[in-house]
Amino acid sequence: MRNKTTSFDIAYQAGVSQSTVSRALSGNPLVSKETRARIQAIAKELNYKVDKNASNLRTQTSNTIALLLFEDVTVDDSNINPFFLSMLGSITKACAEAKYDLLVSFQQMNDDWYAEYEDCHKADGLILLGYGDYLTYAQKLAHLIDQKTHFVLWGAGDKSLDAITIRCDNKQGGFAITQHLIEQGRRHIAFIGEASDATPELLERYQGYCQALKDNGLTPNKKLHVDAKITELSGYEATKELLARNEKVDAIFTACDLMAIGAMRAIKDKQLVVGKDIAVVGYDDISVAQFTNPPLTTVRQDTNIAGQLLVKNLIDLIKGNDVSNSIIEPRLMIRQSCGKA
Amino acid sequence: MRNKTTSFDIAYQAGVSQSTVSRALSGNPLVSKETRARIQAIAKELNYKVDKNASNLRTQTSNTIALLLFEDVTVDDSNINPFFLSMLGSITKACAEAKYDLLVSFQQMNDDWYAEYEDCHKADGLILLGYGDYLTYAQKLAHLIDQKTHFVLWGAGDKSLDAITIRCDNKQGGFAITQHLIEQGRRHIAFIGEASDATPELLERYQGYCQALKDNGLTPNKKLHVDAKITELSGYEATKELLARNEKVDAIFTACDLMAIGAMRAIKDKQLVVGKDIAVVGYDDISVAQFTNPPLTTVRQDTNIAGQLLVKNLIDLIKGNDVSNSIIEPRLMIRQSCGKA
DNA sequence: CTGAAAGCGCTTACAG
DNA sequence: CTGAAAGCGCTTACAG
Repeated sequence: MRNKTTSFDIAYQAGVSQSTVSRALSGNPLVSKETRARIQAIAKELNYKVDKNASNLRTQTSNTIALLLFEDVTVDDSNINPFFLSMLGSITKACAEAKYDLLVSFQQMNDDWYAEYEDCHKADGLILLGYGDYLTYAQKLAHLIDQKTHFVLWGAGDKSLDAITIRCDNKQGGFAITQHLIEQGRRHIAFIGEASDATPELLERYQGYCQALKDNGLTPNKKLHVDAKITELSGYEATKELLARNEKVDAIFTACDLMAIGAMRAIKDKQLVVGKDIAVVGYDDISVAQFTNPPLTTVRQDTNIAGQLLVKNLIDLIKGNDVSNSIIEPRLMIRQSCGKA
Repeated sequence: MRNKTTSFDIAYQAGVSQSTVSRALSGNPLVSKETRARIQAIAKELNYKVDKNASNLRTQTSNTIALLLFEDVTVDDSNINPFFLSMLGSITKACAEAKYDLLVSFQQMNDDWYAEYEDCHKADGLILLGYGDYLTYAQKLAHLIDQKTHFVLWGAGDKSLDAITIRCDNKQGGFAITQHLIEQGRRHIAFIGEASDATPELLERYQGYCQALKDNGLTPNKKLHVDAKITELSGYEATKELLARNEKVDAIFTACDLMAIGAMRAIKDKQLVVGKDIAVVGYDDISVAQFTNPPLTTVRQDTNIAGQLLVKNLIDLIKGNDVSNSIIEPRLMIRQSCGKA
């Protein structure tokens, strides 16, 4: 539609060659000061911007990072986990600071996802957030590695996988919050959430939980463990099932905050008091956690730091710098849902 | 690094010309069935993807939408308003469904923002979310229009501006929630939030508030109006100031939920009971609202619908279809903070 | 310090 | 139905 301004137009007006315009605008030091100034002035006046498709095609880069967000397909059509949304915000900021564009995409677990981006030359690298079944996921990752795609991973990640991971020390987090419950005098602590190889992050939290129990002379009780998906509703249903088992329960560690909110609702439905009859603790520290009733004791995974690290490490990877995995310290956020005043 | 597969490689293997490969893969109906099938098989085997930089350069399109998110620069470095985050989630989904890529960007209010995207041929159109001072913003918009940039706007937008806007009926929302407070027996209803031409959305909510008061024989009282920024902290401070004025206050309508959370905190600090001594209502229905203590009565702006409309209208605009403004119905979410049990 | 020219990988008239 | 060729708008060796 509109007549596009190109570097040739600028060159014509400035009375120089198009090559010189390109050099002047890209900051090539060979160009003389006056020439550069003149060209910049004209470019500004004509509202000229370098065509990224052309320059990217030429240089075979994109200055773009793609964020691939996987939500478990079993999850309903509702909202994205606020934890990821918060991460998304932090990643957006970090990309802006690093002068990279951010392409955001939701993915289902189809066969093609790993190829969609870098191979399209739309992104120089990938940030991967979330996954359905980790076992399936790991295979896709292996494929990405085969293709020498640049990517970094949040959360999961395994020793056998040669991929850069930024993760929370989930075992430590699970240990610390369970230890805290025990110190509050709780002895019959349930765990809600899937703890299997398909969900390594939750599994690690579970392992931390078991460790804390054992260190305190307590034995993990299978009957106090109920699987659940990463949703409020699933946490609610799992807790209902738990409470129907007629086992003694005085605390529940839910593997994430979303489930914890559901757990609290299930407890209230039973006319029990959260924090008194049953302590509830979660994981993530989503923004809602401080406003639940009672406010939720949980483990914070700092999304600001995580986002910055994901972006920084990915850019280092793209640039060929040395990069290593990063571990984020979990941080206990003691509020009232665990019985502490 | 890796040897990139191009359409010439496919052509060579298939024993056809590169043109035919391009046609086959782009769905051009001229290509014969067998040829197409053969080419597709080879492309899949070689994991070939069309280079978007090249095809976009050639066709002068991008199949990409850019989301520009403006946060008021006066806002601290904290988190993005969850309302926008939720919108971002919904827009991401809608773009994925429409097969558009989404480029996300945070913007400060610098001179160049309007030119950054479409002119770079990285995006076919823009979605604009948030703004600092609307008056400054409107000038930039005028410039965008001059440049015939395709864009849609959330929230604000004025009759004089020839831009497609998707917005909530803020006046109606402000009216309805104020009316509700009055029906609950509240008579001394304060308004917290800036209500000026610089913040048209909030101004409309304020106008709805005034209208409801007048319709019920009440007079808006200047002393019950305190300006505030769109943050929890600012809502907290504005409410402290309000309560220090020693005017009778039995309800507060804060112009957004973030402020409402701050307002509730300020009320509690004064040893007053939210929902009893002072009713509090907000606007937006961010996900936190249902978990505050007490749960916050507010006006929902449906971000799912909003995101879908923004994307749909923008795509129509890009395609040259007729597009008109959309108005989203505000929806009262009655919870306990307004005194209703 | 500057210019002429090649080429990044596609799409699409044009010719057959 | 298919191929040869031009060209999208840049960047960057190469030559001066």
